[in-house]
Amino acid sequence: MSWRRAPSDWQDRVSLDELLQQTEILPRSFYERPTVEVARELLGKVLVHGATAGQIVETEAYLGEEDRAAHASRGLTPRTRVLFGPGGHAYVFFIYGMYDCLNLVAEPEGRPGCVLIRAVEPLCGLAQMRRRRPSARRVEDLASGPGKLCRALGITRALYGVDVTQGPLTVRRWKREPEFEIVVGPRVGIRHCADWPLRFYIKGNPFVSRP
DNA sequence: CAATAGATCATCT
DNA sequence: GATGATCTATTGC
Repeated sequence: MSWRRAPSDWQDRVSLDELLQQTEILPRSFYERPTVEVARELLGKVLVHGATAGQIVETEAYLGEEDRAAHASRGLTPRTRVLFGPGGHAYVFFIYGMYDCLNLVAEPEGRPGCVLIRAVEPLCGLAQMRRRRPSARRVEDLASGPGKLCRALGITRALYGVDVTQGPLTVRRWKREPEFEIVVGPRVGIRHCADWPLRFYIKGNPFVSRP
């Protein structure tokens, strides 16, 4: 499928029908584990929203009270409410007056923790993504960043709190899992706990926000 | 190339 | 009233 084609090709890697056939929705038990584990294992999984889909190639873990960079460290507020609920829900927040960022809630109910999706490799619905992000010059720029991917896939705060084991936003795993190496490094764009090794990405993947 | 300013608003001080 | 889990266009070397 995708990997046979050159990265700079604007064609869909796979049709939506094929994709849905070759993947299955991740169960809630996948999310209700330690956040770091979930962040690592979300790599190579597929995010589907409407007719657009992309493979997750870069993530960051945000923990609880001890992690000053995490929104949850300030406690339960209207915005962070979903972080304290059960895993497998979307935490979408608005930042810099302009962009939305998508996180997936990890850990069982009562304990906060989430995984920021930082980049996806577009798989299908490329034409629609391009329409939503006309400034992207290369396919590699379409969803290589938390704000970019939300715009490309049409993800907004309207999806705050939705259950990603049900739709309309879902995360799926390939029935035949791909193999790759994982690179670990410090998280991007934060002040507190800036050197914690909580960023993960697929080694050599050209759709990562910054290698 | 690298550095920087501007866009723009929910959230918290 | 300041800040921020960003992106883009523009400026300057």
